[in-house]
Amino acid sequence: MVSDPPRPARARSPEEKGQRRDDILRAAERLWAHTPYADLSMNQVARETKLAKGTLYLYFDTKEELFLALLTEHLGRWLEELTALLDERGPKTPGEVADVLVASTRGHEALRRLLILLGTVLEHNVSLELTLSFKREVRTLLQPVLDRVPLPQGVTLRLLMHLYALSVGWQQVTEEQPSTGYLRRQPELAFMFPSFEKELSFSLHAVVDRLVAETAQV
Amino acid sequence: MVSDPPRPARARSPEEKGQRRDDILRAAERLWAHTPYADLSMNQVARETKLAKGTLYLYFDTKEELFLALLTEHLGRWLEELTALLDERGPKTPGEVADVLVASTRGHEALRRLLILLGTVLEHNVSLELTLSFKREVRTLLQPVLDRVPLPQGVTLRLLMHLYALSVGWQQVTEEQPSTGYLRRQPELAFMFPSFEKELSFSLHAVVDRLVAETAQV
Amino acid sequence: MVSDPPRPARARSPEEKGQRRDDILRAAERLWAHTPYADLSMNQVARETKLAKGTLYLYFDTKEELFLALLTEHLGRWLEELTALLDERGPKTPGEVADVLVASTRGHEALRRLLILLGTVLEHNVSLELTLSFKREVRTLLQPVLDRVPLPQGVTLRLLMHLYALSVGWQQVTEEQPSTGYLRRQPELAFMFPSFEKELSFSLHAVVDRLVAETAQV
Amino acid sequence: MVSDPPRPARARSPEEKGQRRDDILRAAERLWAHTPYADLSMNQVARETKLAKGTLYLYFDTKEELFLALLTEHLGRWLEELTALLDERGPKTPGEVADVLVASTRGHEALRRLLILLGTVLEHNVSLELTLSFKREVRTLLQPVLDRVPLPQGVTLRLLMHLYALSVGWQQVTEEQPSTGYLRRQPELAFMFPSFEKELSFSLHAVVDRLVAETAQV
DNA sequence: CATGAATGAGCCTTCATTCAT
DNA sequence: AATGAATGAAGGCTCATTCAT
Repeated sequence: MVSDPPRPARARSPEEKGQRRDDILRAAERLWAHTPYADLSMNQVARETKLAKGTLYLYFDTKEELFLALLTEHLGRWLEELTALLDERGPKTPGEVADVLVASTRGHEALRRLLILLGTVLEHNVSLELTLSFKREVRTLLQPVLDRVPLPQGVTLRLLMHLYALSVGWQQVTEEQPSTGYLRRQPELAFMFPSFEKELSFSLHAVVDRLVAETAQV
Repeated sequence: MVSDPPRPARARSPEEKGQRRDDILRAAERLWAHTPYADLSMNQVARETKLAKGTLYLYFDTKEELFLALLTEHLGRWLEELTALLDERGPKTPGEVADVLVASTRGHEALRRLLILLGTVLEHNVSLELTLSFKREVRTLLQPVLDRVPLPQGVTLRLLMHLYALSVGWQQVTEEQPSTGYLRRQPELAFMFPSFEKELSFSLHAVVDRLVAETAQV
Repeated sequence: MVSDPPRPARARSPEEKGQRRDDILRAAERLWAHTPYADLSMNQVARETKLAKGTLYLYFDTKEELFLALLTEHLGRWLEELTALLDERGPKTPGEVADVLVASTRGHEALRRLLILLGTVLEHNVSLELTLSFKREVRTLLQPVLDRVPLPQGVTLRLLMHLYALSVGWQQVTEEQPSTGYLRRQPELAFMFPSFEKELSFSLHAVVDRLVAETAQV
Repeated sequence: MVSDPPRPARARSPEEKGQRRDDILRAAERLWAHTPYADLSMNQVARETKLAKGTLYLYFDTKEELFLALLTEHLGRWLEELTALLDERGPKTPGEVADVLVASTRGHEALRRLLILLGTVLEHNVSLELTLSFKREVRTLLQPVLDRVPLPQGVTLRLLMHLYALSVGWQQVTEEQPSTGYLRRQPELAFMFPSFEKELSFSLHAVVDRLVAETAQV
């Protein structure tokens, strides 16, 4: 029996409140790892956080907002990792940049699934204001990456959008179904089960090459 | 007073039953054109078809199955168009093939949105059997295309999977939100609103080129 | 142990549906007799009717609509009684009319409490259309009474509005509180606990007299 | 930048505590002017008072108590005005008294709406003790009026109860609904929209006359 | 005295699906 | 085959009140 992690009874200071908010996001994250959005109720999140349902709404106005915050977080974390990777590997050629980008997506399936949500569900019960501020924040978070990629900023932005589309697209295509094991083993259907990373890498390199070719040309 | 479209009170013969099934799909299609899946109830479909709710369940076991059938249909239609286009234009170079593929996606937003559903919602409340038969059917539908693309069959299959991922990915990224007008006009956010067809074309050509290069190399 | 009253499993014919609707209204009525609106949940109504919660919403779009329907019913019943009373007693003098009106209010506390609701809660979650049709229906229901009161129609309508205001007013003032017994027995507070019928009668006669005097004068 | 109105950080002396209590009542009053009871949350009152939610409960045990206090206040103010009016106009005839009473109701819609609450909501979550003390206080507040009306005290008390019932009744009947504009303009429904003051005056005069007649008779 | 985070029962309503007719 | 009334679990969310700080 594991005792509950110590947590102040009431989050009083801004730090504690941030911590509480974080607790909620962590709980949502744990559930999100293996539960589709529609099956994931605020009730569950509350139980997982060991908070009352109403308390959730002290920190997030709606379910959508909660998940938008989760997305923002994951996006931030990924961009941090990407930045670190760029610093570490100091990619000089476009191909190296592509490699780094692909490498950075590892272990971020949760993020990819959240990105799918973004277009599908989020931004529906969310105010225009929040959408705007989300997009602005994303733009800000992108800057360190832009500063480190040895390509013109506009090109890098376009490249990142391609990465976004490709990640989401390949995520959808390769998404693990409850019991696809049997299907996978049918030879004539094998082509329907590509490897996420392999194909992402393939297409991203293709895009980078073309982007570079086009840039050079101009 | 307009009389209802002639329809047998009861569908007895297989033809009539097929017709009834088709009526339902047509109704679902009309609604799907401007309604997200979550907002689209079986009740609405029933009303639109002018059938009772229960009747729907004589033709489709679940809501998911209905939409899976709709997806199959759209897929079929698109592949027909693509086949016709391939016959008509007789593309010889890979670049021409890419052009034809891109062209074939025009007017098929509904299909793209259904493909997003496929990974997100469909195949959840659907039996393994049905999933299998769906995938097999897709494989079959693909054959005429494979026969017409001047590339090795395996390469074409892979290319089609790339097209799938790219369509879905760019669809998500460029999906029109209720009121993105304002956001779109923010210059620093402009990069977030690319054109579906332009970017799809760009990345598909890139992928085709690379696919060809790799194939040649081997 | 009382066996459940026989009720068709499904209300199929219009009559049965009317019956089912009636069942719900009867249940709501029973609860309403001793429960304030705010404490009376749709859940309770469902339990009392022995129907599922969702079923209620097949017959009434909102809680408010249900109670508006209940009010309409009670109003109808009261007006029927009033009509019968007018026929029976054939009041000739205004004073006799007042007596009949007062007599007609006996046993209609539920109606009075519903009328209080009307201004307070109902007509809030109710469409303008429904409000309009409610008011029109009331106007229609009034006609038999207008036809039987030996006063000009305009005067009778005004009189009925006075009856409305007086009933509601005295209802509020004399409303039985959970445990007012003790208070009632304080002599210096006795004036705060008048008798509904006595005071209603008093003021209604006063109003009738004045109405007649004014009418004669013109 | 506007500095907050000066208010001690903590109310220590009885005066300060009375002041704090008053602040809360003022805030509730402002909100009450245009918000129905059900839509008026303690949260709003707290925000409007610029106090924390919990602080409200140091001064009032429940929401109902708060509004009962507000009612007491309004009642007190109205009775002061009425007293002043009685002094000023020195009404001699019962008709003049009625005129003064009607005149005194002007600008007191908030009070009338609170009186409706009294029967409907208040006195529910309120202790018997508080109810008793409220009623006693009302009795006390009434005395100055009783001393100035040229009628036997018992008659005046009864008259005041009639005024209470009539005010509440006509308030309910004439209460302005969100968008009754359209309904009001339907000629056959016009009788449903009488004027508060006109009808109150009419019925109060009627009652006064009868009260006098009855008194004389005895 | 003041705070405001936390509570949690409870609200109304929705909707895919079932099944008696 | 067709109907549509009935189901009932589940949903997101509110808010008066409490209590640790």
